[in-house]
Amino acid sequence: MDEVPLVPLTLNNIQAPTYSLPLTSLHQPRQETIDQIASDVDWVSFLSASPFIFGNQKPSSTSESLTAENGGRGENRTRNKGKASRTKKVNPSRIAFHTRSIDDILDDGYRWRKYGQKAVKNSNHPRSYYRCTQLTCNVKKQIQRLSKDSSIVVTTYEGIHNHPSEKLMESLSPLLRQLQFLSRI
DNA sequence: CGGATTTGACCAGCGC
DNA sequence: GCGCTGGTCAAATCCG
Repeated sequence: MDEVPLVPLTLNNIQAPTYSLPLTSLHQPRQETIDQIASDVDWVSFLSASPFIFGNQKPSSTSESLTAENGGRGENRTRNKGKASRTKKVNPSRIAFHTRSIDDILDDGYRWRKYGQKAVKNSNHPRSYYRCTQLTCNVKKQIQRLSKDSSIVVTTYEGIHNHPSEKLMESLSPLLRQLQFLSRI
C-alpha cells in the first residue's frame, strides 16, 4: 500500500443528505422510475465532484480514471488465477479515511461483495477486500483496523462508482424529479 | 436455490 | 534467483 491521503472522519459526520424543497408542490409531471431519472444524470461527474465520497482529489484525467471506469470486470478476470488487473502498479483515484466504529463496514450506500481477506504484516487485524456488486462498476475498497487502536477502521476506496448508490437515489429522487420538471419549463 | 462469505492457493512485484 | 508480501481467484461453504 502506498501513500493514500487519509481523511479523518467520524461517524457523526456521515448522514443522509436532506433537502428543504417543498415537495408538496410537485405535480409529478410524468411517472418516472428512479432508474429513468438516474439514466439522465452524468453520475461519474456528479459523484467525483463529491468531497465526501472521494475527498477533494481532482478526478485524474488520464488512464487512471479510465481504469476505474471502464468496468472491465469480466474480461481480464477470466481464469488467470490471481493475475487479474495486476499488471503494473497503477494508482487509480484512491482515498482512505479512518472512522471510529465497532463495525468494520460503514454503510456508504453501496453494496459490496467481499472477495478476499488477508493477514497483513505489522498488524494484528486482517485486511478485507471488497468489490462493488454492480457488474459494470469496478470500484474496490479495503477495510482494516489499526493495530494500535483497534477501535479505528481504515477504509480505502479505489476507483469511482459509475452508478448511483441505492440509498443516494432514494434521497435524491424527489430532488431530481423536481429538477427535471423545472428544466422542461 | 441463489447470492454472499470464507479461505487456501496462486501470482506478481519488490528487496536482498 | 529466492523469499516475502499484498492482491486476487475460485471452490467450498454458509445463509436467507
